Amino acid sequence: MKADKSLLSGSTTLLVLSLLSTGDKYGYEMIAELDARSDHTFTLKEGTLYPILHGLEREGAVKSYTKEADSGRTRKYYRITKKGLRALEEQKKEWVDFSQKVNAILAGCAPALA
Amino acid sequence: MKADKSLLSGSTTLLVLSLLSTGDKYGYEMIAELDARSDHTFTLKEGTLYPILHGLEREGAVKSYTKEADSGRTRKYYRITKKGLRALEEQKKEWVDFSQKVNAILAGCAPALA
DNA sequence: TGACATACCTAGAGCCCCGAGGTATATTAT
DNA sequence: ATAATATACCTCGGGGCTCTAGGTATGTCA
Repeated sequence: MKADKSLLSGSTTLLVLSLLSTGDKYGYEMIAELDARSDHTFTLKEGTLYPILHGLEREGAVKSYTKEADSGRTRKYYRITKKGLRALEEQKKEWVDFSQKVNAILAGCAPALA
Repeated sequence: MKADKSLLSGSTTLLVLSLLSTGDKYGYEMIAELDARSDHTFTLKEGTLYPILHGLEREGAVKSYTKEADSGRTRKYYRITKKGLRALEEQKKEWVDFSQKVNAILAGCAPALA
């Protein structure tokens, strides 16, 4: 399976990088945004997201900084790096390729039963 | 993530059921066919496929029978059941929903860097 | 007859996501 | 005032899925 393996579970990473490509965000915000924009299909758990963000930072795909909100609460924002943008483009290509191939296989299967 | 979880890794099951919906096949054959029809993107390993087939049979989604090939070699064929066809339709719907939502998120992200 | 392809199988490792729990602060309700 | 809730971060361990690696057996070809 190779690259697709990292796509299947990596689809989470793909989605996170995609979100960050439109602007800096903090963890809790990403969870809410993904949930809303996917109509409650991608409801990432904190136990999933935070380790992913830490991993992305370790790889240099994102950089984090803390900022105080108006409320006084401290948040940890993530910004996507050039390396992260390149990874995003790469993973987007892989996703498109993967999904098209799944669809091709499905198209060849028997039609829906009545 | 719920249903999507079973989609991500479950895409393999979806592909297998899809193959079987067009006719009975044996394990080795499915691996070769998936590999060919996906242009070497879905190169399932035997250690992946056989446990899946056993699981599908346990669930009643497929039934197996042995048949001797012209070569004299004995093969284990799998036939999809009505229950399997229903599962296929269900998983197809989930896949379509999932992929459309991923695409929707991706469409909202920043355009490719030059 | 030895090498290779076919054809099946399983056990264990690894990876990814989630559940569950922990900490801390701001807001809201009582 | 204070209790409950929402926000916001974190980590550990379990479970599920795939692969690696190994095994067995038979047919084909050199």
